[in-house]
Formats: sequence, structure tokens, C-alpha cells
Amino acid sequence: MTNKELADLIFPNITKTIFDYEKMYPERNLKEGAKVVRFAPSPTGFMHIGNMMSAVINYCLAKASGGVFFLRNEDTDQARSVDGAVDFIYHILNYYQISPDEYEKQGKIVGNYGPYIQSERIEIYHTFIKYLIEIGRAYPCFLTPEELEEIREEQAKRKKRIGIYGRYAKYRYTSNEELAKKIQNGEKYVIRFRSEGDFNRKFVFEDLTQGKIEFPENDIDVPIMKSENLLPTYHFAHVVDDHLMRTTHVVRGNEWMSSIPLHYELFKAFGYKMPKYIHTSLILKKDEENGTIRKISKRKDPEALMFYYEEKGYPVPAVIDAVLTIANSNYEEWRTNNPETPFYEFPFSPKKMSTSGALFDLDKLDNISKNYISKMSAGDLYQEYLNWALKYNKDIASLLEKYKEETILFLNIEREIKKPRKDYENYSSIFPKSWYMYDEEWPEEPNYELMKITDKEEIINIMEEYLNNYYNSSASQDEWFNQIKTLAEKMGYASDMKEYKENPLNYKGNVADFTTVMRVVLTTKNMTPNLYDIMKILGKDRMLKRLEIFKEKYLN
RNA sequence: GGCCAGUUGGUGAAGUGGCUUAACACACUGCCCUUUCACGGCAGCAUUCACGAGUUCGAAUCUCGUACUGGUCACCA
Repeated sequence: MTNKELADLIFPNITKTIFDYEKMYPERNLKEGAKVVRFAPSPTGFMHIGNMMSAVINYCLAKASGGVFFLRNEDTDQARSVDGAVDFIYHILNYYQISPDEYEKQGKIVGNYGPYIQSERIEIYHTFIKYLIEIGRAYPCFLTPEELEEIREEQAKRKKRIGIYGRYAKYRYTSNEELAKKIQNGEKYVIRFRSEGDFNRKFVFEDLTQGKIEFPENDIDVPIMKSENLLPTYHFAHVVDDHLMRTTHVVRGNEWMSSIPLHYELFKAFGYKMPKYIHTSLILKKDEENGTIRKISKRKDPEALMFYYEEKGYPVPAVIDAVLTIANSNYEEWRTNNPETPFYEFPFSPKKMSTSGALFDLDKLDNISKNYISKMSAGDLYQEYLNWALKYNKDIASLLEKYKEETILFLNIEREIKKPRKDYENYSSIFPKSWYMYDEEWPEEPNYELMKITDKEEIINIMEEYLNNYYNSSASQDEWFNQIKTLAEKMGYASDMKEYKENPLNYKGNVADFTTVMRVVLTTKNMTPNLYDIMKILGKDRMLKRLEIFKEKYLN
């Protein structure tokens, strides 16, 4: 029985050849140096920060070179697929504006190299597997899970390499007749690649990030088609898809590095040129419990999943900047020199990628984000803040809508100047620092963060005196502060800090203690933006009301 | 256990044989400025690049060995 006959027996309905597909998906007509890249997640989990990094790098590579960025859905593991994972990928790509040029969504294919969903490419894979069987580079294998387990145990016990190779690859030596008979008997099988490699021979592979690496050749007869759903394994699909889709650069996690010998041989078996590879470092995390460094975990680290950043309300460009800062060591410098340039114009260099894993630093993200938010106009910030609240906190959203003008005034304090305040790292952190501006948010019994002056009678005295006899809503900031200093002096508080420092015992306190009292009565907090502006927004009546609240708490 | 890679401060890192008594950014600490906070300014934070040996006039940078860390060894991607 010939290989051809065996191949026909296994794939009777496959009539096309690999050469037909070669013609269907010709070389892309792109300008010199244009990169064809892909984001190829598998919907077995929700998109995480590592996926994000890969997507962003791909996008940069494609945009900067005038190439193509396509999305391929690697859904060959249908048992583990998670509901909503695909939708979430589209949501995130859209949210961060890293949309693919080619993709397939709800039955609609955009691009000439689809389908872009692997489960819809089964005929293509079968054609390529059939070809491999015909040329003697693949065969059906009937090893049962129990037999495989036995082999593994034996290999472990004898300290041999694990895997189906050499004499362990039982069915590579079985005659086609016998194989055919088993198939006709309905026995379950997978299709294995017939390796011709020699583990003792080495070859050199060049990764764009890591440089030249020497590997032993692959000699393992790896499964290329599964028995249950007849779908290809990742390795096989990678070779077929990235060849047919004419991918020039594969960006993938470092965990794939060790599959290179296999991929190398698979491409060689078809006579195809391998794409270039950029193996990205893993994103790590310091474990809070035992202090060890480990791979970031979707289960233990909320920030691993892309939900996190959206829920917290980190601005889109801040997250992208943070990701690129980890991905490429010279990104930060570039960003400093090109503050307004879109991220995808960054000339990403695989060589500048770290080869060891990096800890994802939320402090760094916060810093990038604070800077970013500080540069937004009050109006823009209000809009983003509202958009976030509409989705994640309806109560805040309705407050923001009701008090739009006032909120913008508040957000504008010490903003839209050369050195703006940097106190919000994300939209969810605004409300805890501004709730006191909304009358209805005041609790029955406020928790006043009093500092040096704690005598309630004295505090009430200061407030009444100030509000009734000094406050003037049309005063400039200087006039305002002079009035406060005058009153402070009159009540026994030093208005001049230097003088106070020299003779502290001559005074009850200083003007800073004095203003802190006002700040706390009006906002409950001892840390707020500029008090002058806050008073202006509140106005005299509301300030008097807040004094009443204070009195109520302490005088009854 | 096999194969592959990595190891520069709390974090991300620059650095590819002399310009390094190791950039920059974040974090942290102190001081100054100051109505609080923030901003800003100044200063501090690795006498040393996992360890050992070698090459060299000279090594974080090259070689070898050791240790440790990570990845991988599925009909998962």
C-alpha cells in the first residue's frame, strides 16, 4: 500500500492540494520592509497583560513599516475555550485602539488571507497533513493515553528524554497495510509528524530578540492532528497559517522558544521559509506571600487581566506607555522626546527587548498615568471621568452630571498650568479625593482629620470669625491670604513662618495650622487642592452650612 | 532528569574591553520652597555588576566552571 493510498483513506474528501492553496494565498504585494504580523490569542482565557504586550508590539511593527496587522483566533482547543473571551479580545483591541487590519468577526471576513478562525480552516490543515502523509512525513499513531503514560514513566525512570521518538515511536515502523486496517476497524488515532532530525546534531537559530541560539535538532514525532476534533495542534497550525497568511514576523511569548526545533523542522518539511521570530520576555510578579519571583498569574494578580485597568480607570495611552516601557528599554526616552507622538510611531527594536522577565510595576504605571492625567484639560478629564463612571459607578456618574460645572471647576484647580498637580493615577481615584465637594455625599458624622489645633471651641471661633467678618468672595488669592494672615495674627497665630520658627512659644500656632483648621472643617480632610479655589467654588452659604455640621457633631 | 535562556540598586534598566569612582526613570529617605497636599529645587540611595577561576596593561563587558532563577519537555495554546 502506498503512502498516497493511505492518505486517501484518511482524507477521502480532500481534493485540493497544498499547491492550490499556495496560489490562493500568494505573496503579499507590499513595499520593501513592510512587516506582516499577527495577534493570535487562543480564547482559553481572558486577555491578559502579556497578550496586551504582544498586541501592542505587533501593532507598532506593522504601523511603523507600513505592513499588515491581522488577528487570528486560535481556537483549536475547544474543550478549554471560555465564553466571552473572543468578545473581550475585540473589546480590548477596540478600547485601546489597536485594531487589526484583517480579522474575522461574526461571520464577516475582512482581508484576503482568511478564514482567520482556525476551526474554520480545518480543510486547509487536512490538505497539508494529507500531503505530509503522501510524502512519508506523517503517519497515524494509535498509542493510547495509557501507553503514552507508560512510555513517559519508563523514560523518566531510565533518565531518558521524554517523548515519542526513535524506538518509542511504535507506529512509524508499522506498515501502511496494518495502519489502514486499524483505521478501518475504527480505532482512534492521531497523526504524528515523522521527524528526520537527529538529537545529536545542532543547528543555529536566530531570534530577533535573543540573538543566535544553538539547538539540538528535533527528533520527536509530535502530534499534528488530534483524534477527537481532527483539528491540528498549535505547532502545525502555526506553520500552515503563518506560511499561508504570509506572516513575516512572529511575536510570541518566550515559552515558545523551546518549540523552535520542531517548528524549524516542520517548515523545512514543506520547504517553506521560516518567518522571523521575536520571543518576548515573560511578565513576572513578586509573590506577596513568599517574596519569590514568578510568572504573573491570572488567578492571584488582579492586574494580570485587562479588566483591571479599565475598571480602575487608567487612561488608555498610559496603559500602552506602561506596557511599552517594559517591552522596550528605550521607549521611555523616546516618549520623553516625543510627548505628543502616537505610540505606534515608536521605532520598536526587538534587540532592545529585555531577554529576562520583567516585574510589572504598578507604581510605574501610576506615575505614567498621573503625568498623563495632569496634562489633560479639566473639560477632557471631566468627560473621561464621566465615561468611566457611567460604566463602573452610576452614583458617581449622576453626581457628575448634576454638578458638571462645579466638578469641572474643581478638577481645574492647579490644572492647565505649566506644572499641574499630579494627584490622580486613574479615574477611580478621583472620587475619594473629591467627594466632599458634593453636599449629599457628606455623612451624618464626618470624620474630621484634625491636626494640631483640636480645641473645638477655638475651631468654631476661627471659622465664625473668618466667615462672618473676613471672607470676601471677590478677593484675589493674595488678598484672600492676607485676610487670613491678619485674622490669624489677631487670634494669636503667627502669620510669618520664619518668625514662628524662631519664637514658637510666642504663638498658639502658625498660619498653616490656622488654614488647616479651615480646610478640615470645610472638607474633613487635611490634604486637598488649593483652599482658596475650593472656598470660591463652595461659596459662603455652603461654608456656613459645613460649619453647622461641625458644630452639630461637637456641640451636642 | 534532558534541552534552552537569564543573573547590574527596592523596581524597570543603560552599558558590547579603557570615556563607568555604573546613565536614566520609578519608588524610597532627608532638606529647601510652601496655607495642607501636590509641584518644583537640592541631596542621598550598587566602592560595585550572582560566585570562582582564566584571558588582558586593563573586564559589568571575552572564556570556562559553579550556584541560583525562569521557560519547556501534553491529542494546551
